Amino acid sequence: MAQKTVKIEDVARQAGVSTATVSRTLSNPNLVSENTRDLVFEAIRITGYRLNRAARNLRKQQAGAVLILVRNLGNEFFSRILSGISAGFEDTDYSVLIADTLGMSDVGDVVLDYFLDSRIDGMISLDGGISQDDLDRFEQNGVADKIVFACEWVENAPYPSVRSDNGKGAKLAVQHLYELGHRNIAEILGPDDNVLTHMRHEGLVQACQELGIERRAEWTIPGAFTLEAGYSAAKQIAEMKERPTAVFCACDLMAFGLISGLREFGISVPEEMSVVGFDDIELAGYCVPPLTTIWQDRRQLGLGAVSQMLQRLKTNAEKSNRLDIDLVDVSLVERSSTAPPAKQP
Amino acid sequence: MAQKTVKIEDVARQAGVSTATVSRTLSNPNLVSENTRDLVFEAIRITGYRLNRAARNLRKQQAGAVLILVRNLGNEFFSRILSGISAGFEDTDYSVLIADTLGMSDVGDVVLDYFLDSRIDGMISLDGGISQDDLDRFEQNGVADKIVFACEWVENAPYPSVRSDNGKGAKLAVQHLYELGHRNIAEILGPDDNVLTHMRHEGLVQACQELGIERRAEWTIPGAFTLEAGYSAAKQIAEMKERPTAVFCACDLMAFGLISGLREFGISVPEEMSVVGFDDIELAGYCVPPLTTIWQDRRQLGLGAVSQMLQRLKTNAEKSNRLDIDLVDVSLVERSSTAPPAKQP
DNA sequence: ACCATTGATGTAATCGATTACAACTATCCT
DNA sequence: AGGATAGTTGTAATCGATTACATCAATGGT
Repeated sequence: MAQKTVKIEDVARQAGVSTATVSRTLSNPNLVSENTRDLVFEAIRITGYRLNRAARNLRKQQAGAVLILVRNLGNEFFSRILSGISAGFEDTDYSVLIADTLGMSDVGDVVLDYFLDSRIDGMISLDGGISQDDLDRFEQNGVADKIVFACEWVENAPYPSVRSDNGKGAKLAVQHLYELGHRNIAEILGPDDNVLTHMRHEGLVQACQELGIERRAEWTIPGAFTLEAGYSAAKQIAEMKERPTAVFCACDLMAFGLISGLREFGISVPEEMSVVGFDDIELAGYCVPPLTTIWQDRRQLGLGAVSQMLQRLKTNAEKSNRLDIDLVDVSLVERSSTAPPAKQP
Repeated sequence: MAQKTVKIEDVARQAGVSTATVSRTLSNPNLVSENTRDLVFEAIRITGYRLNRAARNLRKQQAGAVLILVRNLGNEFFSRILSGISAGFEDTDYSVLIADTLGMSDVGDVVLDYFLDSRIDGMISLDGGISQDDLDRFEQNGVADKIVFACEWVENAPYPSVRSDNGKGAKLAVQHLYELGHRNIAEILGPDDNVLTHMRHEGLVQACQELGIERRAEWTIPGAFTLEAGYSAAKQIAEMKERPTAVFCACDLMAFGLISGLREFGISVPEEMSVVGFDDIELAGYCVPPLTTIWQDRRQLGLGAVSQMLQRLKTNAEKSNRLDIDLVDVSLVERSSTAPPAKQP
């Protein structure tokens, strides 16, 4: 109750030094002689002093926090990336703020508010759906070089990012199916304004070309990163006159939805249809049947983004001109949702 | 570049009033005459003024942020609660900070640091595994009445919380199985130091008593809130001399793991074994077979916690003595993982 | 012996908003 | 008219830490 806040001045008095010395001891210890340092630390112990972050931030003209922008916090895919980000900031002086863009009327406004109110020093966006207009505003307000993208990014926009090798992932999937003997491969796309959709699609197209696999227009099925999309794709596939023997899904959720739908139409996986996912979320190994998929190192995506962010926060604008693109490797995880195609009847 | 920060003083000069008036216009508009107010707003527009949060926070002795404590950010179950929390703080002046307790050497230290460094005004914990020792320290440091629990909580500790009606959930599950004809019901527990485990177990015990269902010791299987736990429980069940005909799992993940494991041992769900989960995560409806489970309103858990928090941040310590326990309703979702038991051979 | 340099420390201005207190005007009541 | 009251605004102290600048002592070089 009567517990008055201990300030740096009280510590100074206790230690018999000036406030400047106390401050230096805390933020730049090697400017202070060892003797004095001990004195100060002892005084801190005695008084129970705690640094007031707001005061420091005001004086240093910084916020001490970084905003993480997520498209849909309810989507489990992001949680592990967040976990990596959280871990990355663990031993720094930055706090992790979080905001969900889903349902925001104007993302640019909100983000600029954070920056201009000096609530954040930087932003890591997991959402690649930032409009060019918003990016321009970031540029105008001088906050553009404190922005890093992770997992997703904005195409043709000069921002650093950490991303999985999505093209390689799609290729690995196609190669795997090819090696099993599949030549009729369908693809369920992600949402069409999404950069991951494009990269994975291109990877598939390229792999098909290299392996001489013929593609059919009707086997490129539009989708979204949702269970429902996969489920409704199942219906389309079931109704096709000529069905593919395998399907590459742009994410695991769609693969789950697809398998669930196929089952309702009496198409068994993998006997009649092989399915490959993308992401390797935790459940992939425990579904029925366990899903063959592409593993992404989500934690590393988070950690990498933090490391880029910290670098950018340290150096001044001039030096951070380089656009680092940090490519995180992916790999194929073979489980039981893929098998050789059934013999032609 | 040369873009010097506009302060409240500049706005005052532009509007021809004092800084006090500008400040009042912003934080307490009805103290200012309409005429002056317009003048100030116009001046703000012209100068492009932005409030500096750090300065305000320092002066007002507050932090403007709330910490969300999560046990494992990588666990998708929490993501939707987080989403609710994020939405709840949307139109307030508080930022949402986030921290993961997994791997923290001393949770109490970290949380106290946040509080005492004046980085946060309050904390919402989704982690019920806070030690009594840590709680005591919170009490001693006068931050205890700025803490709210959501989803999980600490038993017998006087903290407000928002929780699902876990007991009712377990009862609904047992009732459902009973109505299908099951009398031999096993249970896979959550981790044994978890309050949700206790509540759900008690609910089951009570329901069994009420319905006259006999319980056997070996049918109470220890577990954890993980896929693996469910998977390994499958093995135990498969090896039993007398198997139950139905299993109640303390969470959906375990149910998935269990089903996946049972399949490997050639036990089909729901024909030979009915399975009920708890949580109703998104995937529950799309797995094979779709999972019968207990629906929790996770978003409401988040929103409720925010509303309690805001209340506590507003009122002074005296008035917030009441311990609100906010009980969120649950319901049974019937899908295809449950069916009448097979006839005795 | 003298000047330059390095290291350690103190003094005091500063970051930008809030608010207690004072002052001043207009209105209302008796 | 005189006093009380409410409404509006300004002055200046304040929140707590950082740091430019000044000071002083000690060391080293010639």
